Amino acid sequence: MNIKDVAERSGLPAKTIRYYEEIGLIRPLRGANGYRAFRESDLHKLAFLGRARGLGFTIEECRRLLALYEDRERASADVKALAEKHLADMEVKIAELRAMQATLCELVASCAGDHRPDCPILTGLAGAGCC
Amino acid sequence: MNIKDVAERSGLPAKTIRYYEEIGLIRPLRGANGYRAFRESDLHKLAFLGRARGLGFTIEECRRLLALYEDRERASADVKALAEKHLADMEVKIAELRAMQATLCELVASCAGDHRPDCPILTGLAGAGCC
DNA sequence: CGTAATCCTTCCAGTCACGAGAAGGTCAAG
DNA sequence: CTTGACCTTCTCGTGACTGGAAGGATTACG
Repeated sequence: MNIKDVAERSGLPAKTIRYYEEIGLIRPLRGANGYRAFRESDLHKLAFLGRARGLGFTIEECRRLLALYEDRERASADVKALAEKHLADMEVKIAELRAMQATLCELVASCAGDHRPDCPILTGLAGAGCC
Repeated sequence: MNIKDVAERSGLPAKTIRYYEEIGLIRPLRGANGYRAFRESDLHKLAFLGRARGLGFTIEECRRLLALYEDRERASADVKALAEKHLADMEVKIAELRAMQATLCELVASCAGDHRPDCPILTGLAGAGCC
């Protein structure tokens, strides 16, 4: 398989696939013409990577997941720990976003949003001193 | 004021302040020795920027907010529109994170997490085809 | 057989918002 | 006069790609 085929079948852009090879996530063979020659196993790995990335795992987490995936002796506890760590990270990010959202939401609510220049959003950002 | 003073009083690292000057968000004066000489107005802008960034606005959004802040003829509607756009962006991001979280949460729940190699998280990532 | 379109390759630069660290100038205290 | 704390500019690195250029390979068509 050439890169365009795996790109279509894995759903990843060709650029991304080249990048994944560059950083050592996959190691496709090479044909006599220099073209990458992907095996089914490469395609599986790429699909795996696509899904892991889609769930928000970082590249380095994906690397570890892939290593566990290939290790027939792995303990599922290791995988679970990684996933739970990631869940916790997401929880933190969501909480941060919600906090920002709540603050900004209040400011927006108190802003008339008309042609006049008075704007509680700007004064809020300028002073933070509420009350 | 030298950079360390504004850094302390604005809560921003000195590096960040230099960066903000480089990209034109602030324009502090310069002393004869080449040191930046910050006015109170620079300090105010930096504090403003710090809070806007803290609410998740991008640098370019901050630039526009700062322009509106300095424009005594602004319409509060413009500010509100910007803020509402940002609120919508955050909403999208939160939704994405929650979707990932939900999916991963299910996988984690179905994983025994023991010493055995069988792991629904990995098979989920590998196949996506559930059922 | 020629050629045009579509592949493929590598390499370089850019993104965003800084942070790390180096090399060197300036200033205040002892 | 030296020490230490400041300040300056400079370059490089981050994460995870994306865009584009320059050039070679293959395939389709006439």
